[in-house]
Amino acid sequence: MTEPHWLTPEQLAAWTRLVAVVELLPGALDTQLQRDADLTHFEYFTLAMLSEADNRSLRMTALASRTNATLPRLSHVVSRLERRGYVRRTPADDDRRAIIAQLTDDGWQKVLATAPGHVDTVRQNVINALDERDTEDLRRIMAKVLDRLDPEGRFGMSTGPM
Amino acid sequence: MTEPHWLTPEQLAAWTRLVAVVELLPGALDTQLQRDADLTHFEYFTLAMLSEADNRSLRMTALASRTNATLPRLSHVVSRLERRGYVRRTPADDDRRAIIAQLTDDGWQKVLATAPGHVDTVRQNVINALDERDTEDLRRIMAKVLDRLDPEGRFGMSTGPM
DNA sequence: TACCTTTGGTTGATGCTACAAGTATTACCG
DNA sequence: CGGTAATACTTGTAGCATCAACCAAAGGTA
Repeated sequence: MTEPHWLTPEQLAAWTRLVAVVELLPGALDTQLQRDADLTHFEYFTLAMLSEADNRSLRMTALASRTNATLPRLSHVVSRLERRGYVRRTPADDDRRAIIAQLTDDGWQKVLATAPGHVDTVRQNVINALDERDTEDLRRIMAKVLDRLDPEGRFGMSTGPM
Repeated sequence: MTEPHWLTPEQLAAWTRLVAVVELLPGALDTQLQRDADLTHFEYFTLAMLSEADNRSLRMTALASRTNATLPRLSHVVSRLERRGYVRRTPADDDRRAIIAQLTDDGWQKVLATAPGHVDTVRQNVINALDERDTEDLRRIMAKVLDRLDPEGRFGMSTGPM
């Protein structure tokens, strides 16, 4: 036995399965979105977060928080989305360091066109596998884990639609 | 917005939290392993799977299965690990197409040295946040999701015991 | 035998992410 | 005020993952 059983068998079983999901899920999401919309899941998620925000716009920092991303990563992604015409950057009025990212009409249309297929994939790969109790349990457990991964709550978690 | 298959608030809450975990967990694991052992989590996991196998060796295909990886990805990673002296490649006797990856003594020592700190991180970020019931629920739910992500069980953990 | 398909694995190009600087603006503090 | 620190964001680079293309061996078929 290599990894000395500092975890109980039950803990180990839960952990290995979680690791497998963490490894496989991103690929499943990216494959569908790449094929159907030429978007990575992170790009789609970024557009989706903007689409739900007031005025379909957010400061980069706030957007980074909602997408669980670092600012450098977001900056690159927004650059790509801007180049494709889905997002517009404008300086903020109140703070001249800040930049506001806003969804363009094209970006809004892109979200509308992409969401149904994406939701289908989510259902297919995750949601439909779970009954009501599973869903509640999953929410409870992921909330607890998130509290460890992000104790300060720097990364916000939207409760609105995807 | 026509959404024939949208998600209930409870499903949505579970999903967004799962997505956040999937986004944040790899970084947490990679950061610790990179800092303490100069390994990515996937590299460590690959070494760990080898260390548990008979004779500390596995065919590339079997190793890919246990690490939830594609063969191209694994091939690149094993090349790096081989270059660093942790793994050795040898042709298989029974099938001349096949390659057997075996953990070297250095690789074994690397796993021994790295495991404790890694398990600490796993506990800190996930396991310690969960009580017994959570752990059981997590295992059950991840098994169900894996069954969707990998219906054929090509990757190791889809069903069955550890 | 010859042929076609499948399996096992590697390799190279492309693209995204993480990390480390760097710039510019604002906040803090004596 | 003046100076330092902290915040907001961008950019360049290095490294890993993905995908397509490729080769070689094995299995099937006639």
